[in-house]
Amino acid sequence: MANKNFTTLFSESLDQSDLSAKQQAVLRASLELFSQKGFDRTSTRDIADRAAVSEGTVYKQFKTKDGILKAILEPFIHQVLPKAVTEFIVDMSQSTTPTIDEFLEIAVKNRMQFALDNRQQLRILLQEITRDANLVSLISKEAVNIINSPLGNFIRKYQEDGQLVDWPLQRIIQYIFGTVLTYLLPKVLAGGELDIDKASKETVEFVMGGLKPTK
Amino acid sequence: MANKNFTTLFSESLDQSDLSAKQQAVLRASLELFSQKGFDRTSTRDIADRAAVSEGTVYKQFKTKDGILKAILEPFIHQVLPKAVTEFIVDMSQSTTPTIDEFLEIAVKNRMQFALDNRQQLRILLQEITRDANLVSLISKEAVNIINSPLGNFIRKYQEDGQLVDWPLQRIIQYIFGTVLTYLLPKVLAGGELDIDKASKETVEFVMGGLKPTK
Amino acid sequence: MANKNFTTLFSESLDQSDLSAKQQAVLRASLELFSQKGFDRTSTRDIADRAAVSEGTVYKQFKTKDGILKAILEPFIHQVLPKAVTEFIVDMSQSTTPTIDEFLEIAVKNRMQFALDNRQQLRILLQEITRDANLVSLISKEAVNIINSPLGNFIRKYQEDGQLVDWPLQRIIQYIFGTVLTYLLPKVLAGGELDIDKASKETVEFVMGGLKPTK
Amino acid sequence: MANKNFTTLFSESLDQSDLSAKQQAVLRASLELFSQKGFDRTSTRDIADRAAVSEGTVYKQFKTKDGILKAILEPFIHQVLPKAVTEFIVDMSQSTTPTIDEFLEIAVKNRMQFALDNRQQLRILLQEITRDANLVSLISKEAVNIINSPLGNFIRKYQEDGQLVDWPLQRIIQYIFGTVLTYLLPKVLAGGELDIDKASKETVEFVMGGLKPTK
DNA sequence: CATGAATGAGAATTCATTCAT
DNA sequence: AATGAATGAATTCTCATTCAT
Repeated sequence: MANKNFTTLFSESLDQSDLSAKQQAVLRASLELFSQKGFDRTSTRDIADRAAVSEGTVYKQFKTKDGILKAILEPFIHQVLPKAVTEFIVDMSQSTTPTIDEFLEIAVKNRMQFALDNRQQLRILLQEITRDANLVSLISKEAVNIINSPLGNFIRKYQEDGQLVDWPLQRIIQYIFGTVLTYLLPKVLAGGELDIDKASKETVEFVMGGLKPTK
Repeated sequence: MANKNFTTLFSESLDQSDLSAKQQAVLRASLELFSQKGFDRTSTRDIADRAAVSEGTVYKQFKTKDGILKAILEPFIHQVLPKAVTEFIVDMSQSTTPTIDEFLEIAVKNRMQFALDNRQQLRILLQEITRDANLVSLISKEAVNIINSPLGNFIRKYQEDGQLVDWPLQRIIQYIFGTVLTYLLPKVLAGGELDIDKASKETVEFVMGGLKPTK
Repeated sequence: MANKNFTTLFSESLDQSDLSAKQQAVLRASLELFSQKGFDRTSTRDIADRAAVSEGTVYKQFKTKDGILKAILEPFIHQVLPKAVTEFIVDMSQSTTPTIDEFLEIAVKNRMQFALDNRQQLRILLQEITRDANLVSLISKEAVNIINSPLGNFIRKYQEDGQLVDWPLQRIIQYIFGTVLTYLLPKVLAGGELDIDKASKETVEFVMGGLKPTK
Repeated sequence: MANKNFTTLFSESLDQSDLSAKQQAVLRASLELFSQKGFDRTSTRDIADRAAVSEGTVYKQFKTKDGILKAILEPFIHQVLPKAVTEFIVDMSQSTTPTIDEFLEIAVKNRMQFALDNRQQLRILLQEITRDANLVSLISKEAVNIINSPLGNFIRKYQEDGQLVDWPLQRIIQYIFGTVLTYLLPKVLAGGELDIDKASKETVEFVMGGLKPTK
């Protein structure tokens, strides 16, 4: 599978970027500090110190403190996130997995790994989302792409097979997303390790069977 | 049912408190502004203006800006939230609802209403949670109370009845919580109305049946 | 004559203003420093030190450093300057001076006194004028008022009397202004005392007679 | 007449200088920017951008930002200005113009042209003069040279002829200067075209005859 | 010679907090 | 209790200047 290393998406994009080593250090320091203390409680002095550069250097590339935040979040929202989704869809669509349960488990595992690999960006994104209602709708728009993607047709096949309930795609995704969230949120927010194998198995178990006893 | 008016819990607590009208105005203004712009992006000048009092008055009661945040969040976390849970549990325990589906629907509807009634506090709580990992565990501890409450025993009956899968209580609650969250989060973060009746019905439908076709 | 004390126009306006003593000190300090070193070379720290207040106090009233400049120049351009002109016109119009020479001498003396009394503001105004072309036209508009005032009619009488050349009012004023300027500019810019009596006598002597020998 | 093209004095001095093309571009860019926005409001970044060179290049030749200002003003004050005066004097002294009116008109026309050709430098000079009292006396010293030059003797002839009032030379020059200033200042500060022929004719008309009606 | 990344001192501005009235 | 002027530390941001490449 081509997308096993989401981990390095941000680091790679840094390396490939035309940013100097110091500018990359600024971004990395900002990522850590924003994630830890929040954007507002991080001063540009903090960033400069952590990146071991002068405060002037922080501003050379990014003009404003807000510019740093954008340099972190915008590629994440508009490139990393969509790219991750797209790569995922392509892989999945080519999959020959017979049952939806198997498919779902791989998919969920995959997404969980991605989320944990990008904890810091996600934490920052969550911080901003709780403060700026506009971001919610912005993200929502990106989410719609999933439904309108080949993945949609792929899932619809399972519905025709009778393996999946005949609800609107959005509703189905919503529930899976919500369940996955219960595993991810605590880890993203408070840290700690997640047993992804176990978590994805449990997720599929619940999501597919509900809370009814199996008899 | 005794707990139909969570809405006014905060307002009531304000009225009953020994706070003067101006001090109450400060709290109300802070609630609105913190919720809208976030704590760090709200200045004490903003609060004074919105509350139509002097900046000195803002400090008379609450000593520090942080004190205002605490005045909002601490009673919410330690009193409003638990109290809401407790009242809810008592009511529920006395309930004679036969099936878990009926019980769950009422419970979910109830909780959704509470969340929407307290949107602003929840938004502020979310903001702080994304910044302070400690808050996550603090809230988690409060959540444990639910499991160790009479409600726990109440739910366990359904498991014994064979109406509910035999998983640890925490896991069951986790999934219900996650599903409810998918309905609430967008409204709490971005605003908009929620058809609670429909949402709670759908939630129960999924949570109890999973994504397997009903046929 | 009512307008002998232009000197105190600024000070009076400070006293009458609702500004606190410290805020007045800020304005006074700014006036001195801007005049001495120029706006751009004066820091708000300089102002705070000279006014013996904190830097925060400098911003309490005037919001921005530019706001201080406006607080000094705008009343000067739109109130002090026009008021000085108006008062002057009223006095002059009531004058019963028979010859234009006598009239001119009083007028010139009067204006020179005013300029010296307001050296500092004028210096600041000159600084800004050399940097902002818009200010030139703004001041020009105020100047037009002189021509369209009762003073105009007053002067025209002298033209009808045959005491004054029959040129457009603007041209006449332009030349007087230019000649007065040669006495004032060095004093406003470089300091030093001006013998106003002598200067105004000489001005009239030249302006009325030109450079032709008197014989 | 040798001095018809003061215009190019600065450009020529640039061309003849041993400055590289880029260094010349720096000077030209600085001239424009200082004139437009003032020295303090022009950053070395601005200059580098306008000159299409790197910021390092700006410093290669001129060491400091102040050095650029000096590179513009010092030759202007000590060479361009005096040279212009000298050339002018030589021409004038060789003139055979019989009447002072004719002589004055040519002289004034000549000076006005020079001022307009060097608007930008003059604007910068004015800016600095309003800030630095020392510059006033420095310029004054240069002015004294005119009086102590052959031109002095030349003018004194007109006084002996009875064509010119018997005042100290300085006073006579002061008045002419002031009158010329009323035509030049608005154009130098705010821009716009000047009808030099008309302006110089009017200047002589006033200066020689004063404001007395010609009868 | 030229470049432009990097520097760090200092500038404007904000803001929580105090306190005399 | 309430006011709001005053504070000063901290913060964001600018800019002249340097220097390795």
